[in-house]
Amino acid sequence: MNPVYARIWQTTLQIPAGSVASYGQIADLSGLPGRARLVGKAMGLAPKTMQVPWFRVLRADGKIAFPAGSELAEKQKGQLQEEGVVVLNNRVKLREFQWQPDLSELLFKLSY
DNA sequence: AGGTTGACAAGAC
DNA sequence: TGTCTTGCCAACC
Repeated sequence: MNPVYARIWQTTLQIPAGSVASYGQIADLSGLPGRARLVGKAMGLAPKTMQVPWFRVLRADGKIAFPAGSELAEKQKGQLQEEGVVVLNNRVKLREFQWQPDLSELLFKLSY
């Protein structure tokens, strides 16, 4: 598969349960600044066997990317709530739940 | 080669 | 805050 997608998936895999990240944040942490939209694409293409926590990735304002009430939005909300993330009006308070990785540790984990 | 599309982001009000 | 506009950039026509 496309190595760029593989890198995005690996970065997403580092988001701990109970935390969320934005598409742009994952792009940056993957060494792909300015490519938030590509991250969205990669989430959709992630092989299920890889267990990529796509549901922990939200828009920069904390909103779920899918239309409120849609099947995917509801599914994402459910998965987030299962791990304690509060979702109100299709949105999560980033101030409270956004992942703030230790960069050196992240670099180490992504290096193998 | 040029136009369109998107699981986006940031700024203006 | 919610809505709108503009900027972005790879992937597809």
